[in-house]
Amino acid sequence: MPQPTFELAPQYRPREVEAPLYARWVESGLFAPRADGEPYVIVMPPPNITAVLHTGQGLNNVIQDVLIRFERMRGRAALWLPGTDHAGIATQNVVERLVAKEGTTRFDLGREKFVERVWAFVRETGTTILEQLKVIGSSCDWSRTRFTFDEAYSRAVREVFVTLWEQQLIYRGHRVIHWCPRCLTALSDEEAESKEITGSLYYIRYPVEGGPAPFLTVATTRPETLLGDTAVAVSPKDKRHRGFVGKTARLPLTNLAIPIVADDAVDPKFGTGFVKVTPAHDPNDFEIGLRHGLAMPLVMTEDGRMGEPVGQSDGRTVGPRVPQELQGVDRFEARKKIVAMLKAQGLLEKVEPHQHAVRHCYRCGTVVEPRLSDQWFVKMKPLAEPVLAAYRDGRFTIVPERWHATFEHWMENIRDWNISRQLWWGHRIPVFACTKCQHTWADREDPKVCPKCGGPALQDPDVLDTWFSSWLWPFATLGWPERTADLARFYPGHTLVTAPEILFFWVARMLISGYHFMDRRLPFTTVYLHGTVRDTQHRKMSKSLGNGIDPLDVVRLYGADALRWTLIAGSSLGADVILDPADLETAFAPGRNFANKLWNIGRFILSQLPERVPPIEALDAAALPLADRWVLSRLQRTIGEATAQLEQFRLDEAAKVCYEFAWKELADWYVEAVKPRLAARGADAEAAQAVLAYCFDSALRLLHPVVPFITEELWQKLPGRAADELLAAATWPRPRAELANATADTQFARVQEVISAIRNLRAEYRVAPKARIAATVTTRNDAARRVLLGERETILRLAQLAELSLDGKAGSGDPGGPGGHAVLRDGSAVFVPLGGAIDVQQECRRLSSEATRLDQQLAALAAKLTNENFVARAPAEVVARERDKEQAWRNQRGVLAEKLKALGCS
RNA sequence: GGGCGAAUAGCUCAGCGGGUUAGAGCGCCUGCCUUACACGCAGGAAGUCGGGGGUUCGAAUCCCUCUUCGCCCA
Repeated sequence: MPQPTFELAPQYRPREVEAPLYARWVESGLFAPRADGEPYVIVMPPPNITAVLHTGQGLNNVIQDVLIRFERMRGRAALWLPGTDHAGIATQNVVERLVAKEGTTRFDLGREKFVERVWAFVRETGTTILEQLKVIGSSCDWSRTRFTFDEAYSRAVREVFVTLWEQQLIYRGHRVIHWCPRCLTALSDEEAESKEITGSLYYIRYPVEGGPAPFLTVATTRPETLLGDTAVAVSPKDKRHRGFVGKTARLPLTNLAIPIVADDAVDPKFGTGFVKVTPAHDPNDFEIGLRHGLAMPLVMTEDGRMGEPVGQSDGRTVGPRVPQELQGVDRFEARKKIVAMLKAQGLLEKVEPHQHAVRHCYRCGTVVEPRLSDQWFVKMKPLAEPVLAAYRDGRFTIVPERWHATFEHWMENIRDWNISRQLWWGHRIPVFACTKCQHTWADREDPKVCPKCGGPALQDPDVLDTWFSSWLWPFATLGWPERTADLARFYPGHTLVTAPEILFFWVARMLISGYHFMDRRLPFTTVYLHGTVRDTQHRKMSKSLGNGIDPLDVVRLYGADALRWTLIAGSSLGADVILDPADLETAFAPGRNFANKLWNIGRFILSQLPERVPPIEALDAAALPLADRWVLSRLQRTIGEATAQLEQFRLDEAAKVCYEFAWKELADWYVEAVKPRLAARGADAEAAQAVLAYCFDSALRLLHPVVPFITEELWQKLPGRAADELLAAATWPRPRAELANATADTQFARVQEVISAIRNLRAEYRVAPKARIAATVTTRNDAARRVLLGERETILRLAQLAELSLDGKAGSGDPGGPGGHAVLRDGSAVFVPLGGAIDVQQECRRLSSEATRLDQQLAALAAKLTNENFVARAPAEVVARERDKEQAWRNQRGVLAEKLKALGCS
């Protein structure tokens, strides 16, 4: 037979195959849902329009791609809908920085010009991240790509706003909200992230008129806000301070008179029990202010400097609140100054280190300033309640389950949603006010005049929270409010894959809007929350820390499949992925190594296959050699396992069982066992070819969702492939019950055990790798001996033997002479004569330690089996199993004893 | 302060509806360029399953508690 020729490179070169394959997939149209079949829908969490791909998004998208490719191969009409988010604050920030480089500001440009500028930027760079998703293999239906600021999408946003307005679920709220002094906008509760900070607790004396003491002492973390104090409060239950209530305190620095009130909101255990009340700069104080009819003066400008906003008049403010020397001073600078001033006046009692949570802007990290203002809110409770009920009814599930409590807690305690943002980039709030009659209304169209009096209509200057558009994603992307064919076919969808950080921001709200606007139909049945990608110090990867991994670097170095494999196989459901940004080679070795292994398995198998390979059905399975029956059986098990694991979102487990089959079972055992048969040609070789072709084809199918490129590339080369056939569109393997074969499994396991035992002895005694030696296997079990006889050639080859005797005599049958010994699980004995190479002492030590180990295990087992409680209470099958085990171990121990005796070990 | 989670081989993690001789990948050690693959092959070492207590015939797995570390909410 001629030597097989290898046309493929010995190493897989992903860069040569990935882009052309991706282009072929796109051209074939297979990423669009097929016309028939049950739909399966995933909507992609839309990345920010300005984003570039990071590893977290890589993980997010690879998970989605595995699921969508799996269901596509299973015949579902699979739709993975991609798109981007206009990301109000983030995008505005990016363009503002751009404009700043040109030496100008958005205020210089004016609103219209600035928004134009953002659009230009978006048009220029807006597809960057989507292009990057293609590089990692994402099989999205690009023809359905959406953007939250598209014209059609914007109509949906407006429709939702106006509908909620009509349903009286949107209202104008005058209250203390989170304000970012850098972004100059209000934020929702979710956008103001709290972080633990070690700050200071300042104890400040306020003079008291006619009270039980000349001073009272308040404790505060934000001394600068005292300029806005309009009261001091104590708990009505606080006996210590009862005499102060109703008296008047004097505000330090400005000497303004403020009342001392009693209020239940005060925690008598905090600080001194006296609390300064700043209604315009603290949400709790605001509530106190309402209850006591207090004035609510702002003492900071929008950009976080001390000062009274122009035009502020609540009619109750007396005197200047911000002293001249503090006007225009930054709030943190002012804090220092005020503390110094208090100290100078002897009004600072003490300063203590204090741990507390401080809210920060989720976009720029600036400390958020609580600030009284007018904003638009959505009434959330009535919207959330039915969704919570649906969740409790099991109408959708969250995996992993541990998020259950977090989700329920948020839904139960849901608060109204501040949806107005003082930005320019976003959906303009469609609320109009008549400057003549003050009538205020929401409108689906841009009105020319007031519908009531015909006066001029003025639109609210603010825009909507970005999340107010993305919460409509599952149906607005399908054309809602139009009744499109897509909407009818692809809503509701199935799986939502995202990170837990946006469970509230986005996921909960999508469920709410879906339920409310889509006839109580929830947008998906499963929420899959995956982990976070972290560095070796378990810090989240981030641009600012510089500990990120650019997924495109990984693709360039090791290929998209190496990236995908490492991410998928390396993290179980919902678990974090730890990768070392300083050592990409090691971090992505599992993926790279596996891809290369697959390549080489393919390289070998392809070199062995003729033009035409008979289909597996053409073979008489029962007549095949044991190795064939075994590998075919293992494949059926792998198909079943992989499918079941994917159905349960256990992508890592699915990947691993396929890995195990391809690498360990197919390559390490079957391919090695079958090489002589292939070389010999004839009917035996043809059967082996058919088995190889079928097993490899199936393995490629099973692995395709995780490593799509290399599997496609190899699959294309299999014999009998039609020119337009694509693995990405091929069918998912089904287990063939007739090929599952438990007998073959146990029989071949016995062959493997013999080979491993001999290899072990060879290594133990440093037998030269090329030396062909002899071995004797002695077994009492006739059936076992017949199996070994049948696989004699395999054993000879894989254990590098010159001869193998299969001794049928009872007992250990020590053939005599120096050699290495091993005892198998069933008590079969292996002997390798090694002549002078053997050191009897060493052999005695080896076998004795083996005997000791067995003795210990037997002792533990005996204790168990003589325990009446165990025998009486444990299930019969467990007891039976333990008895079988004891029998086998005794057997092994007996053979071992004979060997020790024969060797003359003491 | 409240809630959730994690702690298993040097590293990263599986296993945790109780019964296995506790597994994998990477790393490490030994030997091999065996004509598919050294990104490989063969063999090997390595774990008192965070500490303590309990339930049980039996606990890495269930319960309590402590310690350390994350995350979320006040």
